[in-house]
Amino acid sequence: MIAQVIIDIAAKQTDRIFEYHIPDNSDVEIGSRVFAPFGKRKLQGFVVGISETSQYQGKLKDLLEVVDEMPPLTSELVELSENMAQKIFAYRISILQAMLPRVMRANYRKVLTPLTEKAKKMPLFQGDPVDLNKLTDPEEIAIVKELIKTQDAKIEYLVENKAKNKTENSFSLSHNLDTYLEINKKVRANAVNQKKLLNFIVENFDEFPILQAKLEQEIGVSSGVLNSAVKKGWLNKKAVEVYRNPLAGYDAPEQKKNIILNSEQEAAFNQIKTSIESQKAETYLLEGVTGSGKTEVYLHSISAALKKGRNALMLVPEISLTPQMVKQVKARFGESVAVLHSGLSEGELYDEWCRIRRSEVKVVVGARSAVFAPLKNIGVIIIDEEHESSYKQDTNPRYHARDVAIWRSKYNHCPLVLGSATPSLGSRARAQKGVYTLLRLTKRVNNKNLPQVNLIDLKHVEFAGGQFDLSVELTQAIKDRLERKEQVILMLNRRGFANFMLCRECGYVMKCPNCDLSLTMHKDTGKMQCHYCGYSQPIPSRCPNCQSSKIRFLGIGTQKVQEELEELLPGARVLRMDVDTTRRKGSYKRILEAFGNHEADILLGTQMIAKGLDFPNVTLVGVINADTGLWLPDYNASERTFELLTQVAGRAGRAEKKGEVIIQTYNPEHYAIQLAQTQDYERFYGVEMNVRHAGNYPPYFYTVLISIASKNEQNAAREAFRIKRELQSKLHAETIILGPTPSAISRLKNQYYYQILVKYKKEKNLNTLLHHIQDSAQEVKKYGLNVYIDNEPERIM
DNA sequence: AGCACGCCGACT
DNA sequence: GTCGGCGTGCTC
Repeated sequence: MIAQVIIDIAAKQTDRIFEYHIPDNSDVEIGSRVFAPFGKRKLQGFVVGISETSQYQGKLKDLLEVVDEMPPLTSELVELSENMAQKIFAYRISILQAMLPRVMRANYRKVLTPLTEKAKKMPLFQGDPVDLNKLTDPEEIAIVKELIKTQDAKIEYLVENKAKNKTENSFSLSHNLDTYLEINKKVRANAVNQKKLLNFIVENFDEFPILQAKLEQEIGVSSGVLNSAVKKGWLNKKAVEVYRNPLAGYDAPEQKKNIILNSEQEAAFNQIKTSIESQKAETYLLEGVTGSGKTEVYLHSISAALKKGRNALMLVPEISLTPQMVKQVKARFGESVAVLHSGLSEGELYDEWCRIRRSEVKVVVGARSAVFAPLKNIGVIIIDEEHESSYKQDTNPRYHARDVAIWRSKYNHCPLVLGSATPSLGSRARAQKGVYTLLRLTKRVNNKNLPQVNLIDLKHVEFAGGQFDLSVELTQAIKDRLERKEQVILMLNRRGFANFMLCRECGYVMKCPNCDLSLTMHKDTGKMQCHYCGYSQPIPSRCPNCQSSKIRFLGIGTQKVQEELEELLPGARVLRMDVDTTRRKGSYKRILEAFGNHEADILLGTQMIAKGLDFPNVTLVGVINADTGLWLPDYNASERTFELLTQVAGRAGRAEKKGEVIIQTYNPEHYAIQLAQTQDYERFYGVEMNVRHAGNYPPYFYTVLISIASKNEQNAAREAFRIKRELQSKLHAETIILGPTPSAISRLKNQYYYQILVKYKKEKNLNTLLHHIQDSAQEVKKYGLNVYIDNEPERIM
């Protein structure tokens, strides 16, 4: 039999099938991860097909090894990868890699092994083979060359599997109870630990086998005692596989009873249920105001799928995979839930993934990449907060989880539920056209009113304190809550202290040497930092350009607001939550728990606090500056701003107490901000659709963004114009080609970026043409040019 | 990707 | 003569 293999090299020339002979004794299936000889190397690959015959003229090589017990890819995923490769301008191998946990990427090594006694004794080896990729000393390289020439050593190519199941020692008993009683009598009285062990064995005879850690803890003995017991023949030691448990820190969830749905929820759920039961691949758009109980509809849908003997896949944005959210799902579905997100270590992620692959779970909850979970027999797929741009991966492979989910819903004959309070314009438009089925939840559960939202015009307002950041009104509102022992959430979508340094003498602005961005001042670390590439340098006390001491730090960030709050409201306890304070594992959870326990009065954060948080004691939400994203040169800047404000407003007054929202802005007349005030999604949709129509933007047009990057600006520009000419000559006249223009941030990590935006309604040949451009991109790569193609980009800056 | 092969100029 | 630079083509 012959295996069709995709080899682990992401390149144009290898982006195809290579065939191998399957050795008789090996168990190769579609989806198997294999090691195979490739040239003189050994590489990892994935089996995407099996056939009887081959067209290949030469002699087929044998596969070397099947890596995993069970093929990591289901046949569904293999098929999906083929389909995606045609659509998103990524190599098949890159897509296959993206589907699996990172630890399944192979390690490659090239080592020199000594062959003769003479070579083995050389100091170079020290008993072990030498890693040639780590060898830098020219003298040693010369020795190595000589050894190969004289055949005293040879080069070996190794491929290694990093994915390891964690094992723990487990101890079982080798005798019956009476024997242990007998042994116990004979043991000397001063052998205290052995006595302890034997007593434990006698008393807990039926509990065995027991894991080492538990045994040591229960008896209070060290591993030495256990090992000598093994030597004496009292115990048997065996390594057993255990799962790394990412939820070890969570409290045991109480099983919650099913909550009764209100009539709107019931109506929505019934439609979804019908599709689940009749196994229909229908896409629903569940549009529900914040607090309307979308989550409850999701949970009912998952239950309905499980009742039918099927499984459920639920995607949530990374940011809302908070302990709160995970707990809720775990409380309902207990041990049959697997959770996948970036907060897990590689090992934990791999173990959760294994549980899914082995069909040990029924429900998968996870962020974007969980859309590739190897879950079989899916009965419903749910995407919460479907408008979130994080569902689109902005590096290769540039897939959108929603598109993948639609494909999987068709494959599994199950419904897909897209839920949001502020659906993406594209999805809402598709619902309008009947491509999706629109389900609306207009009432908040318990018939609670939406919080009161007030706009504050920063152009005509009195500021509290000496800075122009916090208005008197907002400050007073915060004071009121503090007096009433209620809590406040404040959002400022910008971290750091001040976002640029300006010299008042010469006008110098401190910029990143690698990027076209100003450096942000971080007071706590005493550094000027680039938020893109991570470059940092100490805060200057004089202008680096003219040595003047008249330097100013302008613009606000979360750090500065924190300082101001502490000054204006002495005694107020402020927790800051942004990338800087949540970098360490578990700190996210710790901050939220502290705030939940009312260890702080104010939670101040960037947009990461806008989503999913549910604190009943929060009665005031303040937006320090609503304009940070409004004027970005992106066609969806208004949509983003509306979404963000609506979401953050939803954090106020979630329980009995009435909520209030205060939004500070310099653009109170802007429709995105005005409609966020009334939280009127439907009207925003209407207005924004007109804007998009007038500007020929999605969802009226499809878009493709081509970015060209190079260290040399002229080379990037030249290639960009060449691509534009190629596009122009082959596309319809109605198709709009914008650019090339330098990207909004024209230089990042020392690369200059130029971009071309193609807007089209119908282009039959575009796909072929873009593939051609992608192929020629491979050729210009050696001149330091990188070309990226992004289908339906979320950001075009 | 990374290796071999082949062609060319430079140097013991 | 032979060493090492780079361009080209191939890997089942």
